[in-house]
Amino acid sequence: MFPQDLFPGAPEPLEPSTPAAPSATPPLLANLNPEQLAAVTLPAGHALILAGAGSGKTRVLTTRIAWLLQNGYATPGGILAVTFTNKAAKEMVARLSAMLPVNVRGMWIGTFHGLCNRLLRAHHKPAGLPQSFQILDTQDQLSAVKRLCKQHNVDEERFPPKQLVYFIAGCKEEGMRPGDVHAHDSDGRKKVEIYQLYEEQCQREGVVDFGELMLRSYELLRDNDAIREHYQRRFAHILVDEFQDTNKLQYAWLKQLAGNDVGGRYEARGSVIAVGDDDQSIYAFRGARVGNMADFVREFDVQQQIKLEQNYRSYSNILDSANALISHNSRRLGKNLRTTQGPGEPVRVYEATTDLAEAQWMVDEIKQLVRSDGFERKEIAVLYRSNAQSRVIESALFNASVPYRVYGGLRFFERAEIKHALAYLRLLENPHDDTSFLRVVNFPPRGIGARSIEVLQDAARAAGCSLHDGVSAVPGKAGANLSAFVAMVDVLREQTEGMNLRKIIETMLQSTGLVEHFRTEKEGADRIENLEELVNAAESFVTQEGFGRDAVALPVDELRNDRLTQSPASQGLDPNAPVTDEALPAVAGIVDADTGETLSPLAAFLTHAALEAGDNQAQAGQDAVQLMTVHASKGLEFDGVFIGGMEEGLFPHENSANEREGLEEERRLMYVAITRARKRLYLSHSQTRLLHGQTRYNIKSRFFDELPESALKWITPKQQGFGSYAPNTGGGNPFAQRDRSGYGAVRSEHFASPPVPVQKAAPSHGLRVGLAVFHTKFGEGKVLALEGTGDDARAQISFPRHGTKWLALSVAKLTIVD
DNA sequence: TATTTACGGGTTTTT
DNA sequence: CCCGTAAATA
Repeated sequence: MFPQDLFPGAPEPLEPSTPAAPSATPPLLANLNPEQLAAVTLPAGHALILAGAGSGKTRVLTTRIAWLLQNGYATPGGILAVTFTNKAAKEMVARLSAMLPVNVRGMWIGTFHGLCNRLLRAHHKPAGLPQSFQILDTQDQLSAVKRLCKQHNVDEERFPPKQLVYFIAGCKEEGMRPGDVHAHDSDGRKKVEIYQLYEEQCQREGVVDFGELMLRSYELLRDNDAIREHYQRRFAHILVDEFQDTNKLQYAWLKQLAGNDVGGRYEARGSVIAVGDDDQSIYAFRGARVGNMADFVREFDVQQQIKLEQNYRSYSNILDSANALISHNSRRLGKNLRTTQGPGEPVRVYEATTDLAEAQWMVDEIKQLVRSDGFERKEIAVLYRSNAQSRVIESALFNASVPYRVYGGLRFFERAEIKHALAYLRLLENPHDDTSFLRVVNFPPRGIGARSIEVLQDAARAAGCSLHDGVSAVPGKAGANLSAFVAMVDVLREQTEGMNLRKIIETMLQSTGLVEHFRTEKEGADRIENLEELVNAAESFVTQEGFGRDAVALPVDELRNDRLTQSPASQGLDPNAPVTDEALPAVAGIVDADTGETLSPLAAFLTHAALEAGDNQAQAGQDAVQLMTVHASKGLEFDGVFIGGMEEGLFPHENSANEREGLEEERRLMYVAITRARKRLYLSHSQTRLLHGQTRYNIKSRFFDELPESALKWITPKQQGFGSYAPNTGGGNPFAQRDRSGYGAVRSEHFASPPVPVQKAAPSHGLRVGLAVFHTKFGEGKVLALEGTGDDARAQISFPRHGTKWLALSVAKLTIVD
């Protein structure tokens, strides 16, 4: 089929000479639904694809690329596909190469940061960076800021380094350099000043943080016409995944690649296809702007919008629940998932008395799912809003001997021993990387204490040089120790010259004494194992990961052809010259545009380690129940899903519940969680929960009120009079008392009484659990529990502002709110 | 320098 | 309550 057949009124087809369709049905397009087909075969031009959960988004993206290539509408070199995670990028590459025999190397498929890194390596000179600049991860960034604060006597009480890191990252995400930030007060000015100092420090040391990768390459494109135009010409087809998660800077970066803003008029060169789902935008807290979707439609004058609403994942009870919930959000782009599958099982809802009981119930259900219903354990996920919730669930699973796996936590390249090893390797590449220097100068211990380091830092600062170069200025024994360290690293650098990566790392591990040090340590065995794993990681990076292959496979001549410097004429940058595959830079390997040289294997590996911190899931492969936060579950799917802790204050989280924006993001989060489930969905909440060492009394989440009762099945024994109120059928005030009839089984023997006092019969004060009350000091609240009679009567009341309190009714001034 | 104690902070997080 | 970091001590 041709695009124009699908869209009679659509713009011009890609090329006037669109070839006739092959006689046989193109296998590429087989089994696509009409919307997917339309998206895959969109004519040239900008388009927005609203892709609902489970609608085959990745398939559409990859098929689109394959279709473009197969029909000659694009060359591999003309494609830029950008994602947020390495996982998504890898999946795209894998699926693409399964679809057609294509030179994946020639395409720019990667994460925003990965592609930025590539741009900056290729054009490090105009970008103002050394060719082997190192990348700071968040840990490194924090220690760099701490070091800066100490050096400039910044009061760390008033300006917590963590907050400064947050501030700096936030500025960069907004595209702001220190000069662009408007400070309102003296504290603000101080922060900007520190930002400035931090930038200078990074520049001096030849390091960039994640934000800098984005911002620096954005500026490179913005300020360098030749480079920008080259890439604009080159990337005729730009595809962006998870567009709802882009921040301001990422969108600006895309605009630089897509075309020029000429006096308010926007001249786009390539065609941009943005794929996203505003209902799954859950990263506003870290700068993502859903508004980029609307901006994109406006600024790019998007004519084509396609909604993928056919869901291939879940039964309709699950989907209906998701649709009903998300319909409570305002300002949506509008989308409703549908499925051809039947209703399936109802969504099961459970009310536990304690978090412990909730976890135990989950374990019991999981065991039954596995035993009686044929679910695989790895197809069952337990999702929670915050990591703190995993503990109880873990221990319940552990005690029941159910294998489980927790996502999150330290990733491979973030482990301390690995960071130490990497720091040594970085010093081989760049001796002036002070962050790395400080990390290992006394690790393993070699008699260089805080005192010596202080002296060295003063000396280096006075001389305006790096710590490495400042060592000679330190007198005495301290100086000797420091010199010995520097000499060791310098000798190692010479020694490893010309070695292959594996050998470099092995030599380093030996001569720095890292392995030896852990051999004598109590829990050193694991660490040594990890260091051995580092050697393996390096080995497989060289052989498969693409570096070696890309760097070697391309003839040097080809590289020279597309060298790119600031003199466009001599570099084949004539804007009118045809862009062919041959004229394109080798992209998968990192190539210096000036010299055509590729990055050294070590430098490439260090980049890899910084940009891809590795898997953070333990013991992969085992058939284990999956535990993770709702955020971490995005993009995944499971046969059975448990969402625990569905309580006010937890989900929606108390910190988000105040503003509407926050609450709507929580709702989207819940939407994401629900749509993970294929067959079976369980929701649960607990009356009490141990949090921060205190028992908290929570009422159930308002989100229950936003789910269709027809899709739910309450499997909890009815708990008379405590912490529970019925879900209503409409919207309205969730704190209002409601009709409790019509659902819930009779109290079951299986369950102990709630651990908190249950309301006695015929109270004289007129309060009931669930009633909304007003307190002169604490404002409006909700009655959670009651106990005692007469003058001893007390009520536990949850106030949105002041938390949960027990109040003596004879004293407290309470009125019942209707 | 290594070990102990005190303290603070505790949504969500990829790169 | 439970973690990681920072100061305090042997």
